[in-house]
Amino acid sequence: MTDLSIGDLSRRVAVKVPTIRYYEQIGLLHAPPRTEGRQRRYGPDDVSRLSFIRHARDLGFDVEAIRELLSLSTQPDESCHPADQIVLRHLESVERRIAQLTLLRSELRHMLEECRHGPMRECRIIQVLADHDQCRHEHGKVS
Amino acid sequence: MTDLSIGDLSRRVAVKVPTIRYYEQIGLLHAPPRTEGRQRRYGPDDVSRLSFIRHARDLGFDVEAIRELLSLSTQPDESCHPADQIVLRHLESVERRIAQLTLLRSELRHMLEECRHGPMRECRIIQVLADHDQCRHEHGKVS
DNA sequence: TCTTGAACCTCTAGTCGCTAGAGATTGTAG
DNA sequence: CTACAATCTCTAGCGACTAGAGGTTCAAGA
Repeated sequence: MTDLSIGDLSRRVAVKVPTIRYYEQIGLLHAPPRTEGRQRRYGPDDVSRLSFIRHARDLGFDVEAIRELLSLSTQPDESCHPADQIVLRHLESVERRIAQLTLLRSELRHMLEECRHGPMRECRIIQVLADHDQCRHEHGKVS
Repeated sequence: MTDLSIGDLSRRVAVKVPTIRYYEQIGLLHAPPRTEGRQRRYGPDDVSRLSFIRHARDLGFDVEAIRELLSLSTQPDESCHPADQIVLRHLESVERRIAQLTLLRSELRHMLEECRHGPMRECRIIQVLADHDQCRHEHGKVS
């Protein structure tokens, strides 16, 4: 009744089956007990833990951060400052990313505005790429 | 005089040496002539082509898009509409990304505001992760 | 001309967070 | 009991590089 197959867990938490196995492999999820035929069977704690992981992934935390958050969450008497710090660090990286992308967006919009829709040889888009000095400003790597 | 080693090219265009070799391997750059000792020697056209690639990468275009842009740029009499479309497509994906990240940022800010900086057991950060229904709204994958 | 050592060469593997597929086994409904 | 869906393990692939091993070549100074 309480025991779920990996497919049940997958549907309940909306995490794909191979992803669940992957999380086990990298140690985010504990290896669950198995049936006689070596199939995984999960209990309620696994559902909670996987939900936690999924929500954290949705919020863009990387696996290392999630590992720390999970481990912190098992120490209810400690200060939550370290968890705070992890979130703050992530927020800052999101903000940096937004700043980069905003710059990028304005560059791309500018390129499109400049485009006269004529033949390629007059195309500002190609020109800007070929000769970057035409460009208004520098920006960091986007990656 | 006009022939550059891979290191010279690297410094001139600010693209790392292994990256240049990688671009050759995936067919973004032509395989250049070699010295007797099998070292690569580049000419001015290679400098231009690699600059083009670098600028496009800085603008966040992926290799496939760059491949198309490079090939379009060699057809000066054709309409620049296809190039236009590539830029537009990219702009739209940047805009989607910004929208996602902006949502994310507000979630993370909210989490930090809610945090009372007490013990972990009262930490809203951990609670929100463990029980996502506390969360104000859904958002797409960030990846 | 010789020597040194920086720069070059190829090849493989690792990054991150999965995803896809092959080929074999197991669980379960009818 | 029989299908067949679901599960299993294992390996490889994605994108755009990056790192490192182990070997070779180039060019400047003595």
